[in-house]
Amino acid sequence: MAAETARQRLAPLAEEDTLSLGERAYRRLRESIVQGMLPAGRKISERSIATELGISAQPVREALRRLEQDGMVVTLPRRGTVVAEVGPAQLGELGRIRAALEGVACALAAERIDAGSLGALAAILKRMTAGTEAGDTEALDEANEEFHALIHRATGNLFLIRSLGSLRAYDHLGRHRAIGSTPRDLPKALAEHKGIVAALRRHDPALAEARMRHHILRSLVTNGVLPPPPRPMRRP
Amino acid sequence: MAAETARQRLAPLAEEDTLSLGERAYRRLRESIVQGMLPAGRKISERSIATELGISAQPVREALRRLEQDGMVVTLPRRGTVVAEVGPAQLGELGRIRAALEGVACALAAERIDAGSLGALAAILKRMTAGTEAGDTEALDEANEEFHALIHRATGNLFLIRSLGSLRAYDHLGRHRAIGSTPRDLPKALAEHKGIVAALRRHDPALAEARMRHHILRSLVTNGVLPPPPRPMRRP
DNA sequence: CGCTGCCAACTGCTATGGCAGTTGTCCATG
DNA sequence: CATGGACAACTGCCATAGCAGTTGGCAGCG
Repeated sequence: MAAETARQRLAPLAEEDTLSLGERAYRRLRESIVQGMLPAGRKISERSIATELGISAQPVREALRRLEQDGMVVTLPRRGTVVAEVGPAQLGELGRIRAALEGVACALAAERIDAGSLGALAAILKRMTAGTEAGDTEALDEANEEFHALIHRATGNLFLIRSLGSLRAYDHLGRHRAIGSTPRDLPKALAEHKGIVAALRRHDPALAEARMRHHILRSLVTNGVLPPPPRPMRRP
Repeated sequence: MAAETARQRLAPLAEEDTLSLGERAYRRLRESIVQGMLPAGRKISERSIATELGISAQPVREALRRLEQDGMVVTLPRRGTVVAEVGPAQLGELGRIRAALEGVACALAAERIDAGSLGALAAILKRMTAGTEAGDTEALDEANEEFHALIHRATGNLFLIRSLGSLRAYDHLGRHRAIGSTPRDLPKALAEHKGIVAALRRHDPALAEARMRHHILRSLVTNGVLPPPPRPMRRP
């Protein structure tokens, strides 16, 4: 198993020994695609990735199948597998899809969220407030990630959790595409997050859904993934 | 180019033969679960299914992985894979998720649908009208399937097509769960379908989305998957 | 030069075998 | 009888090997 020339373009998958090789290959490849190391159109064969990761071909094949179901790669039978082309237009579509799904997730969460999760959300809000005042975008990103992941988990719906997981990966891809810094509106995002938590605390599904969806769409507009107002976010 | 058209001209090859074993295993297992042959909690091991289908274990394993991502099975590492429990509550959740996704799909379709697809939709509407007058629920189901599948394809978004495909499988599962006949409201459904096509023809995304989402939610309510009014379909 | 046909080097796909962890059973022990 | 511990029969997981299409290039013919 040893003695392969160690020209690894993808970082070695040494950590997390408890996860299966297929799972690790899946995350590794997804991360590599999201961060641009594997640009669109790049051919990725099971064998080359396998030798590069130091594992067999089956786990890689499994990972590629899952990535295909996520839409991140396309494979032509007996011809090859390539990283899918995800242009700005499709990124916008996926954003709108994600907005709708985050909306229903928030509605479901509003119906069954418990005090513990509400407390955790409050704690995240405090961190967000501090991060917004300090302008610490890195901490804000982390808090934002936890914020949405917590709401997803609060639904208890595996389909939602999985789908939104891959959709958020596309969101990361969009940010990595944008050279330089991604434009944001920190105070507005903070206010929206607070409004969402308020709706969740009142267990108001309709309100929670509307606010969450508006929040996602607004953020997509401010960082240029979606065109500004022609999309009906607010009545003119 | 010339070779390609020539090949297409003489290719009545059965689709069944070109599909990979993994794909066939996936569809067959999914069908078996949806139709109740594999009830919730049933243990399904790679090897037993493999010998039963007369194939190897890898394609089965692939199929199980995809089913797991669809949420139809859960697998505990090194312990076994069982058919997932999908109770009425989760069926309702999945229905609401599907309503939201069908909504955005319809909005996207409204923006880019061409005359050909609109014509096909009109043809389906005629069949639906005839089927409604005759009370032919079987023909209506088939037309309904084509109706929604056509709209999904019109979006050109693979993520939507795939997700809605598995979600519609859950819809079928719900119908098979209901012993006897599923309650329906044929005239209302027909009117809604006509309204959706009208919105698509006017290329009005917002209207198309609202009508589609309302249509799905209403149908879920009439056949008992969702509780009647507490969900905000209309003000009380 | 241009075209055809073949051949080697790919590719995805499947079968086989075996590893390591889990579970259920049965016998020995207290 | 009750309890505990090995053992066999599972399970999912992975590596190896080979099959069958696909592709690109290169020789050989026109």
